Amino acid sequence: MSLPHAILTALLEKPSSGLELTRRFDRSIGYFWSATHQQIYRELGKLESEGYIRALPTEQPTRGQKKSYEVLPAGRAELARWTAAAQDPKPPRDTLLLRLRASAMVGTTGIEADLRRHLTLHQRQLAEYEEIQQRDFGPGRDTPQDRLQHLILRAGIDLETFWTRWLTHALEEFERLPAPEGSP
Amino acid sequence: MSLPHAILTALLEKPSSGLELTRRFDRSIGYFWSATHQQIYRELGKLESEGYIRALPTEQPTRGQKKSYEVLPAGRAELARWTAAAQDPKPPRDTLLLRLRASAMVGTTGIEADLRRHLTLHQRQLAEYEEIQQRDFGPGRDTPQDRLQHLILRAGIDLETFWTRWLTHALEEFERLPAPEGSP
DNA sequence: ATCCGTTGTGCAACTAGTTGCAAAAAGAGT
DNA sequence: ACTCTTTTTGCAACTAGTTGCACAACGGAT
Repeated sequence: MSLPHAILTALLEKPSSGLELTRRFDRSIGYFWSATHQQIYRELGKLESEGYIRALPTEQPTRGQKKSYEVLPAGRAELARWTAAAQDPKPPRDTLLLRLRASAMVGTTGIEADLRRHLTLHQRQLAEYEEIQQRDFGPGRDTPQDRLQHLILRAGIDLETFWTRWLTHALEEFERLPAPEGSP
Repeated sequence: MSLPHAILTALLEKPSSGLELTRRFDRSIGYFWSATHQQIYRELGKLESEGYIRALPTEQPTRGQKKSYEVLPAGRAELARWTAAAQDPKPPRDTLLLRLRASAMVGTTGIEADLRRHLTLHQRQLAEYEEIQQRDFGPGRDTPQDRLQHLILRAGIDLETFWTRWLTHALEEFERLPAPEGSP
């Protein structure tokens, strides 16, 4: 129930076409809400038919032709409503932890390499976030909007920091572990 | 693609009926992979028909009758395969961060209360984890299995710690923010 | 002119998870 | 014996996300 609201947010930040949205979902917004272009187009159609957004008047309504959308007042209202409404955090779904638990039953053979891979992925993501922080949040940027954005970015940074630390610790633990139960 | 493997893991830890599994998914396993009883029954049927598990011989194969399952060798093998296979971490989907970003566009009215609510929820979860740590991971428990389980628990603890810290920080930030843009 | 890769839009089918409801058995109370 | 509740199992319909592919326009290269 969040994709439409993610799109409304993105369109409020800047009216865009489907493809532009897709690109932005690969960067900033996608860092905590990813979506494919098919999802986005489908949802744009739905949002338009519900009167939350409208296509910018650019004539050509044919296929393969760029079409930009902007948010209508009804869309902004719906977004405000949704933002303010209470929502329970949904239980995390983490495959890696699940696999680790499985490996306690069937042996740790093979999983260590993937832990290492995840570690570098998280380190890379962390570096990317820190670069953004350096670039976009120097001193001076201090409007309420900037502070909110920075707050969000810091969540990303802290999360990735947690993962890199935890994975490092996990790998150290593995060193100390006896040979995998699968191959004694 | 992970629910069947979560179930296999749970059944390896201890053969169980659908309802028992459901209860365990509400506690330990559900901390990082939740599932409803309907999902579980459906998946049990599938796993049985694929030859990964079998019902323990308890006669009565009728409805409303308790039926326990155990993992067959093929199931264990499949679980081992899946555990060792590389998997990309999937991009996080976090509604709260999304709402915060939306609130930078439509105003922060209303969201603060929910941040506070989330904070207490995370604090509660953290307390629960720490209790488990105290209870189940005192000194002495030091088999490879124990260490893996503890590692997983620590991920939970650190994650909840991150959220409580970040939410606390966010709420402090809100104090310093001017009156919500939605109501000036 | 026409072929060809790129940009941009979109449909359809599939997979996974959620919600709502119901039916069979077992035990408890009267 | 009989209803009534609880336990346990399950079906069916819905929602959200994923995968695979197709089709139109545009801009350059031959």
